[in-house]
Amino acid sequence: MEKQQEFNMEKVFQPNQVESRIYDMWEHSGAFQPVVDPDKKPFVIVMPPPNITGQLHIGHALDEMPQDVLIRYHRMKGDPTLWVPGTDHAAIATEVKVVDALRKEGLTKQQIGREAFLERTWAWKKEYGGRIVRQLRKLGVSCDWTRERFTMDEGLSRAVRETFVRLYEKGLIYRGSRMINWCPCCQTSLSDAEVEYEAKDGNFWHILYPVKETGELLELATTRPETMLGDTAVAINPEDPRYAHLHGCHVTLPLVNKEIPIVCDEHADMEKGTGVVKITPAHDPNDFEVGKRHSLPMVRVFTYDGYMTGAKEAAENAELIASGRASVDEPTVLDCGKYAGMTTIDARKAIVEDLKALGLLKSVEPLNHEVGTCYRCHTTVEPMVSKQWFVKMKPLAEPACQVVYDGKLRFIPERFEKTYLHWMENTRDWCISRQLWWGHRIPAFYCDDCGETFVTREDIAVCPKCGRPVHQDEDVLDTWFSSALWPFSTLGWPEQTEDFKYFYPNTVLSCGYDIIFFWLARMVFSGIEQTGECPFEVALMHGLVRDALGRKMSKSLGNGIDPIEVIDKFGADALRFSLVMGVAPGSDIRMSEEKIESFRNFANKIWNASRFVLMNLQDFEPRGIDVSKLSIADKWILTRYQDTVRGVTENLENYDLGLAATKLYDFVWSTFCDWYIEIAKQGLYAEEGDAKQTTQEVLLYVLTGMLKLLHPYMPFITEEVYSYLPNVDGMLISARWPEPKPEYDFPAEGARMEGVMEVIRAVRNLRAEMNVQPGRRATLILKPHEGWREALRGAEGYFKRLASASGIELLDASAPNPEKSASVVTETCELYIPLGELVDVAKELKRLAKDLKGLLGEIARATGMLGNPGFLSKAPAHLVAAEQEKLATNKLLLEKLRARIAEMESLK
RNA sequence: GGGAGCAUAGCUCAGCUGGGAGAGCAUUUGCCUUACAAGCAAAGGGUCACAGGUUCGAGCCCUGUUGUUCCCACCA
Repeated sequence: MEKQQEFNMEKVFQPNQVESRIYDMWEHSGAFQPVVDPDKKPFVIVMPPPNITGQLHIGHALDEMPQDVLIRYHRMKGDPTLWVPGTDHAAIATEVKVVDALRKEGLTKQQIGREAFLERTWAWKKEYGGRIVRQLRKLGVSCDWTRERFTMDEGLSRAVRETFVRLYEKGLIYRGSRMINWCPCCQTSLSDAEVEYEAKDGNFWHILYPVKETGELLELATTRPETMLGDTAVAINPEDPRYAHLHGCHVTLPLVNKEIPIVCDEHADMEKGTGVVKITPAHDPNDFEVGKRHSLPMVRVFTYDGYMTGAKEAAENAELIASGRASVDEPTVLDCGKYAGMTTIDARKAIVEDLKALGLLKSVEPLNHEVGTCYRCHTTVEPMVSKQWFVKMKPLAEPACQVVYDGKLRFIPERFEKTYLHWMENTRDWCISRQLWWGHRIPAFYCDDCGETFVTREDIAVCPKCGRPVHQDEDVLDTWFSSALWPFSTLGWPEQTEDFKYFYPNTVLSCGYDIIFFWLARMVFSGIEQTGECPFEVALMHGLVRDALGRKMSKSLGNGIDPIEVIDKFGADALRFSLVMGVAPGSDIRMSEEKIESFRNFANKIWNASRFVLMNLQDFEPRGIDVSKLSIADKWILTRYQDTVRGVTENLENYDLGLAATKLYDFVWSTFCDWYIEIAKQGLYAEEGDAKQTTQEVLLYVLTGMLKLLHPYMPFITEEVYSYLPNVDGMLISARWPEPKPEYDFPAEGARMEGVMEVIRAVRNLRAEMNVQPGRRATLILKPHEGWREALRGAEGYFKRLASASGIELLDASAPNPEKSASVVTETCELYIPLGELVDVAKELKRLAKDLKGLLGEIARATGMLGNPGFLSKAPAHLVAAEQEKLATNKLLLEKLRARIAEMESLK
């Protein structure tokens, strides 16, 4: 048996000595590449691409786990299985980092120019982009690295361009001046999804605007007084009786001294404040709509970097308008005079002071309200009217909802379907242009001369219409525009590649619920629009990792768990298991080192159980299990194992990964290690040959299967142990998933063994209560209930080994009871342990009284149920029968227990 | 303002189609028993948030209440 490597198996499993070796072996053997079989339906997942800026954090680990478990399971099942990895260029996140690096050298991106900046960013990508994929390997992810992609690869860029052009040609992408979210810090527009709302303390300033016609002072309230310079109207509700006399009147805008109209609009809510609202179409999304309805002029008073506009900006704007290059839907720019050049924050203070001086500030009311902030830098976003590119959402959203209505896309857990649909049904047009350099440049070209716009698959240098030079749009696309294509762009689309044809649509998409809008939703509508098919069948959602106190992990709190550190300390398998066991789909999980440590212990348990089995296979020649030779315990463990295979397989098919893991943990530790291994020693150390051989067969069979079931969760340790097993012929453990059909199923013997185990537990319990040292062996005297004599007789060895018994003695029911015994009535027998002077009659009586109470409770419960006509007539027959049987046995046990109590009483 | 999740042992959480309340950690007790002290054996500990309802039967289904977390939304 040269296969069995000598027991260099240490007493303690040392993951860091095997993990990288095993990973390299997997990767180089091509084990992660799918075996294409046109007759089989493939199982496909594309990995959510981590940002190239990123370092592996615990959130990534959680993200990969469900995917790797499913991928490994399906690979073992024999499905052609593909897991596509890759990274995301992360336009804004990366650009910010490179700009930061430049700043440290005293440079700005404008100084070095676009080309040099991109060169630097590519270099940066080369340096750091590899880091995260190396770190991913430490987790044991079994993705196909030969198919690794990057969102700015040539192929993927082509997919982006093709998509853009197609959408443009269909009128689903347009350019226009719209209200957008502007981050004054990142200096770019943001999509609605990129705005995070945070509660901030502010004020509600009540301001008075004089009415020109009547001379009265109209009170209105605002949270943003600095925008008032850009007011072009004041709105009242047409139904509001308080202001009916003001219809058609005007107010004089304080500070600016400009006359602006009072308009009637539904937007003015009679219930809110004074029912009067100032209208700043260029700086408020609502007011923008009101402005459109009433054809109000738009006046911009902020610069794009957060200052009040002045003469310079106003002049530039005037020139633009004069030259005819500004479109009609763009705002004019105001010279804010004394406020020009102030930051918007300073301007607010100054304006409030000036209003106060004029007696036009009625009151100030503190107010806590939700303010939009940039999801990257958390700067308050400024609503601005700006010329940007948009994706028209309505026509795309409709079919993306339909696939969910039709059940073609299923969310797990189901509740996220609502989250998704609510967003998809209400989403507004998607602003996709970003004022950045790093990313896919918008393929739009403008003629310098005739002003025509061309959106093309290939770059152009001259205007196809007038032949004059053109210039390309300066902006790049939202990074999520390219990730939206990930399920098919990674497979070669728009080319009809073999990969695309075979592996698309994908099977499962797994990601955190926090990116449903950013990513998942956009993949769905993009996939449907570009390929005609929903890009995946199942959306498996997971939650966020929190610390032991339930807080988000963050650098500033210092409560993060570094997965690399944890892997070095406890092993990747322990980390992996801690991220899935007992975790319900979609729920957040709390993570702590203690938790991971406990799974390190589990890994070690697996290791030692394997070591035990292997130690006892030294002179073993596998011949296969001979059913006729199996002991009751063998049949029991085989049955329990078979249940586990069935259960785990079913759970995995239903995406209940946490439940499957719990089952495995329980089976390995409580069932296999705590019971069967102990029992197996009986057979292994037996002189007689058959028992030993049979036990070896069973141990090997169950261990092998168990390792396979564990493999998707704990790939390293299982692969390592597997390599030591006899008869594996150098195969990888992933070669085959255990068949869930009942290969060995002995329910009757299994139940008998459970009965024996109950007696063993009772003995241990009694001895522990009486503080009997393990070394002190005692004879067990058993009075079997009907039908249990044989089973108990055959279990003598188990009692010896597991219950510190020196032997057992079986009595007839009529025989007198042994004196001075601790005793208990179990479901299989009456048990007596004659321990002479150790037996304390009073204590015994107390314990028996407790048993009696429990038994009486049980009987009362069953009697109640069976006395209920409703239960008898409506409950399933097998449940009624079971209750009847239980009641009968319990009544019998009651009789015996009472007799025993009487006997003890007499000894007092 | 709308929506969702959660509320089960001291702590963190499972509990899958309704049928006698579970695990890990922590605590207590006894054990270095020839796979494992990162271990073994045992014990204590729960009105399953509250109130109704449906049902023969509810931790689970329905309604409401309270507390808590999160998401969405243009509350000027």
